[in-house]
Amino acid sequence: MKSLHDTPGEQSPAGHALDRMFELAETLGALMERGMAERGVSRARAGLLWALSHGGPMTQRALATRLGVTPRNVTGLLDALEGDGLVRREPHPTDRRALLVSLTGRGRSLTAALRSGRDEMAAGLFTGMPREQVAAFTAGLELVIERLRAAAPPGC
Amino acid sequence: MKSLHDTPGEQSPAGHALDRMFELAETLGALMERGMAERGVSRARAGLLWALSHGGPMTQRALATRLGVTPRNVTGLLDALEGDGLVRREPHPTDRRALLVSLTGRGRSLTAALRSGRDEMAAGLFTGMPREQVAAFTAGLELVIERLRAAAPPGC
DNA sequence: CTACACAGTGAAGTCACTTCACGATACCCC
DNA sequence: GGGGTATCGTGAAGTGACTTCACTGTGTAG
Repeated sequence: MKSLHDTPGEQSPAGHALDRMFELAETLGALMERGMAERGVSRARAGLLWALSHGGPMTQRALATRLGVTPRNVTGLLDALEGDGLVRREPHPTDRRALLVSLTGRGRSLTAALRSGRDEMAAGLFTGMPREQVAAFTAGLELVIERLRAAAPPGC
Repeated sequence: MKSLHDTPGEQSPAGHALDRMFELAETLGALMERGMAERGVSRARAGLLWALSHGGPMTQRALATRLGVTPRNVTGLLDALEGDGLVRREPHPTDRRALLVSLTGRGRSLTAALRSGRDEMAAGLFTGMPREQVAAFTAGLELVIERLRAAAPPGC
């Protein structure tokens, strides 16, 4: 996708910074999507795998809340993931209504690959950048994120 | 949507920064989407309006290339936008195959509203942040974006 | 035991997006 | 002028991610 936000002309430093942030968001998202597509997972599916990889085996409802989507949606995503042999649904040991979702071996190795890809990318992105500049950049990021969160009160 | 990338534990500064960038991308995207939804446009539709607002009246194919999507997709999006009275399709003055798309009055005022919302947000995001820190942050952003682009060669 | 809350899923629909095929037009070369 | 070919927009059909609503089966509190 093209830049979509390449505002030309003069604007305030803040406006310019915001534009750059949008640009970052798009570029980063696109690149990420590409990397995942190469490994055969979409963004939504990868989100599920990621959540499982971080939170361990979990109920479908837990996944839904964690991802901020409908339980029904999780069902569908899991159907696909299970079909690909990346994920396994087992009966919950104590609650017979629920299913416990966990990564299979293939699922685990895929998430590991994704993670290492991410690390590699992180390394490449900041090489040669002075340590303190990275720190300053990150600090700025965190401040901005914090303020953004403050502006987005709901269940985000 | 929840964070999705809240990697806990120790990691390199670069890895941490990357995580923050993902967080930014998501939070920013979500907030943006919310703001647009309040005004009754989706992200894709807003992209079209934005392009028109920047580039002036344009052919549908031009819009498609500019947005990086299929011409067919633009047709559909425009059908909706036209139905909402935000956009107008007129015969191209010299090329009878093509249509010239332009914003209607309502379309212009909507994009103006979106733009002012964006500016307001930009202002709120960086208030109280020392001017030079904003500059440093933006510089970091630009460097990162440049490197990202270098890693994503195709028609992006 | 009853009433109610909660887990997962079928059915149906929306939205953004794609590919393929097609009719209408523009353009270029002989 | 006439024929070949590229281009503009769009119908048809399909995908993936998402939603809401209705429903079954199960836990749980009174």
